[in-house]
Amino acid sequence: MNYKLILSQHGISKTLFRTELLELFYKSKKSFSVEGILDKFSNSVNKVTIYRALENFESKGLIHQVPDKNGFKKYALCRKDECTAILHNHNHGHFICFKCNQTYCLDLVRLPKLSSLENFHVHNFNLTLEGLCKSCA
Amino acid sequence: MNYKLILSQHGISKTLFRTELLELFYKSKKSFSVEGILDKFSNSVNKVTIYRALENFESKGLIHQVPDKNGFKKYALCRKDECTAILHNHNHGHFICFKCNQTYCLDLVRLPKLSSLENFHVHNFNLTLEGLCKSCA
DNA sequence: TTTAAAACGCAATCGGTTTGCGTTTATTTT
DNA sequence: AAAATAAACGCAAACCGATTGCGTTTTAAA
Repeated sequence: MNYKLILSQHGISKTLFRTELLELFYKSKKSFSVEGILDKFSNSVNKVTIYRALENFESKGLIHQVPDKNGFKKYALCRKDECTAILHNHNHGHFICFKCNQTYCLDLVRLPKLSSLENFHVHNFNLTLEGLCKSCA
Repeated sequence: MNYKLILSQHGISKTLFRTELLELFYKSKKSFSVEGILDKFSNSVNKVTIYRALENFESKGLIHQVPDKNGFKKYALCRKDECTAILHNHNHGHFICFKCNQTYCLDLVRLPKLSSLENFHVHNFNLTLEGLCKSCA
């Protein structure tokens, strides 16, 4: 996987950190908080740099924010063609593990029928499941 | 509706503020943030008092936290018998209006079938719909 | 190679929330 | 009803994740 190419294609400068950060997202296939990224980089990067990189990646359609039990900002890789710099369109749910606190992206889901929906014009939805993931069960 | 009785039944002191706060939740049927409550009481109450009252109401099973677009703490009344002091069990979704930012509680929903769920043991879920509510559409 | 733009680190700040503590109000006990 | 205990309150300060300002370094464009 050519991470520098991906960065270029999204108009992001190919710095060492941002290249390795993108690689981290691709290889681990997990979601990360700022603190988690800081750990992965052994505190060799400034927190602010991480915040700004994440913010930038998100605005360019590379990553998207995922829910977190503790209210932290957390991000995961966007799926191919699900998002662009113009529009994030995540019609998939998320699963948060009680034990390891990891947030997983789920496959696409169909909007469930809700009996009380006649009063609302629904544009999009977020579905978060909670429980135990395979490795924690 | 006897609000003082409800407070008593839940082991909460019947102070003027807490009585009126409970009344606010019952009568408005909306969700409130600390800031929203502060507004309703024309800043006559200390913020900390609100935080502590909400925390207390929640721990006694009277209200539950609802999602908010801006990450603020926000609460809505619990449904009859859906919650107790021991366990909050909200198997209903929420709707957040783009325009007025109000969070509405929806009727119960059935968990949608997800194809990727064989790797997860799902205990509970949160569903948040977004769009325009009737009065904003 | 020069010039402009983006990314970085450090320090300071912001803002919602939480904590400590002494005072007031409510509840329980005598 | 009075005294004793417990809960709620207000103020100030602290907390902590996130943001902003600014001068420096790195990357991209001319």
